[in-house]
Amino acid sequence: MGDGPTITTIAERAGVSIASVSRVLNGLPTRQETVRKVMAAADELGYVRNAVARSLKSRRTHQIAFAMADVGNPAYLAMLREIQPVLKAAGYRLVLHSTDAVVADEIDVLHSLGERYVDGLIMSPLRVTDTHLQMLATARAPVVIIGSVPDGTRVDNVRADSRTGVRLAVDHLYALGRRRIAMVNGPLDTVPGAARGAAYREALTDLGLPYDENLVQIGDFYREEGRRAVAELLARAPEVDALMCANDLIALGALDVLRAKGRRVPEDVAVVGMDDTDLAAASWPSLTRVSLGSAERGKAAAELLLERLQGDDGDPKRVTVAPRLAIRASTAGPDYERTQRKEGGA
Amino acid sequence: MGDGPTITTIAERAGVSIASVSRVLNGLPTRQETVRKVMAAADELGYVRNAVARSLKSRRTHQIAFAMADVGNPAYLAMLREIQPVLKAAGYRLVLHSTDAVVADEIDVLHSLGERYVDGLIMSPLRVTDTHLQMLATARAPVVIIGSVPDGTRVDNVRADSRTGVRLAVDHLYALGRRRIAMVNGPLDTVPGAARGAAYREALTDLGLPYDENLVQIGDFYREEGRRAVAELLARAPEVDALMCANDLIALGALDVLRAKGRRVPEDVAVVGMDDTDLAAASWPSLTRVSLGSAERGKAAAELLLERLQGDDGDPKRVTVAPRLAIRASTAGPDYERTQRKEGGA
DNA sequence: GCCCACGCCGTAAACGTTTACAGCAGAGCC
DNA sequence: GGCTCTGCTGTAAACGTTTACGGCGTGGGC
Repeated sequence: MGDGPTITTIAERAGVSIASVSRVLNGLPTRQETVRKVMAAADELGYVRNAVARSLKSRRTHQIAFAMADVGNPAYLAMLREIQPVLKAAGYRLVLHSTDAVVADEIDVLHSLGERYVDGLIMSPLRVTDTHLQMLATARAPVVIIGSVPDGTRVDNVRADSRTGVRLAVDHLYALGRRRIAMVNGPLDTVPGAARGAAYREALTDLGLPYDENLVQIGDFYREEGRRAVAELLARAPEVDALMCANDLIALGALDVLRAKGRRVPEDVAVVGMDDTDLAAASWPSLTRVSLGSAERGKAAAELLLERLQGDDGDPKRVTVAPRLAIRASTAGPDYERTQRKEGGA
Repeated sequence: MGDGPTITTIAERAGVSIASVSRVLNGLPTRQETVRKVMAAADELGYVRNAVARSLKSRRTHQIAFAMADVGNPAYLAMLREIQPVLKAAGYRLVLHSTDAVVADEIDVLHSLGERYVDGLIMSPLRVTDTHLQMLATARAPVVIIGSVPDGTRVDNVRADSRTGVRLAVDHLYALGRRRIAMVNGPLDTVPGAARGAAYREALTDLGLPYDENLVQIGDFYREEGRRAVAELLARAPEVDALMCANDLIALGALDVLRAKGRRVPEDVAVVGMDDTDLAAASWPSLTRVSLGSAERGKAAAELLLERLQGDDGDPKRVTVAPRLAIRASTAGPDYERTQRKEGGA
């Protein structure tokens, strides 16, 4: 592999100083003849600039880190998919961190900003602890958080609005004539679990429907857990005519159970999911669900960070992304698809 | 944000030389008293080692690049998911490149190895051109290719075996008593398309079944295209009793069309997919499919690369990952699930 | 013909580490 | 007490760039 040519090698071969070589390579004003010689030497030697040395001197790495809990999670993937091209277009490389949902790992990532191997960080933490806040306050590079942070935290952040999301879904079910709308939620001690639970209750109240504890079932955000939860719920409250599921996987579990019990979807029970899984479109019946705009959040976060890197040092910004309801067969029935396609809907 | 403490700051505060600081930080033998002073100073200042300067001197970045065509593609995602923890455990960071299926971008990535911002590269190219081969031969860092390369190419590579994969699927369908087994393929000028088409023909021949051109339909590797292709196929050859689909998305499209036409799956038509999408398990009926071991390939690639980085400079290695058939409802019927779960199968 | 201005270029310092080498103090030996 | 040996430590160079600064040569104005 050899030991690659450096600016010095080129200088010798071209018979000029390393300063001239550097100037030529950076397009600074130089005599035509010198440019020619340097370029020729560089070409012949197959020179490529050493990014590390350049970073050391210029204090810019042209790298940005994205830290998320789990590469496998479709919501993060949707973010990644949007972040990548934005950064690439701006000339930045993407360094990926998977924290495996371990808080200590997230703290590690924040700490490692001090190593200065990246110019900035986009992070989507599970939950925000005091240590997070402390480290954010003293971070050695700009950070954008995807998720909610306590009011007053001095950090740019991009958040979803699951409250409005739940509201959209419940209103939709109500409009379809459903009145026994149950909620299948994840753990209440998680940020999304708590928010979605509260929003559900609020939405019912605003619609003038009673809040019935029997219609609320807590499980976890996985398909198998969803099955268990929905089975219990149906045993306890067989009269439900709609399920508001706190995420897509729970909703898939719900479909499994309903099918096994011979309940038709949506005729007997309508089902709504939530999140940004592409599983929702693959299932049968395809799943109506509230998208929380992971893709948009990723994009917004990347753009916020780029602004900071271009020198913006104003007050922290907050962006909230609106949720969207995608109506599919699990509430609208199998015919929805034909209409959708006629209308050119996505 | 301040301008972070350096080894010099620490040296001053601790009243020692920078060499001593460096030695302490690297755990080289040092007098106890000095260690104490340096550690104290480092703690008080909140010192973190500058990774860039360290890399410049040590010629190691502790970063590895992974280049793939598209972040959204589940097969690459499966690789990524396995690569990440392997690298992390070995103390490497992951730099992600998405080449958008553009050959020039892949070449760019290979070229940029010269910048020395990573210690090695894992790449999963669409197709391997002469330029690829040329650049690989002169690459300035170890590279592992996920995919096939021409015999004799001096590069480590990890490949799938879609030929055997198709064989597994066709044999399975045959064993179920199916004799009119059709193939829905992607474009024949892609590497996978060609290989899978040939393998299908070969498998039929070996089973003593005739190869009937009417039973082969070419589309593209997308769901919508799959729908179109299967609709055409069914119109032309209504008697088919099994569909071998060249990927999962095509298979999902097939399910859509069969359902719309009132053909039962698997009673009337059995369907097999191929690839590593997690959509296959979400669909209804859940999809029997051949996994090409993307996850295993990713893991193997990461491990090969790590070996190289530990100084192995032996001959290029080739790893072939065996495909696996996952039998689900689209061939085994809705009861498969109960048995699966009883058996504790994945 | 002299001087000044200007355009290019080379020298050298700096970025923050690691590490070869030399120096120095103390211990042990005679 | 002088010598050597050992164990730490400091000085300085190096990694490959970028860039401030000063010098030199040329051209133009008087």
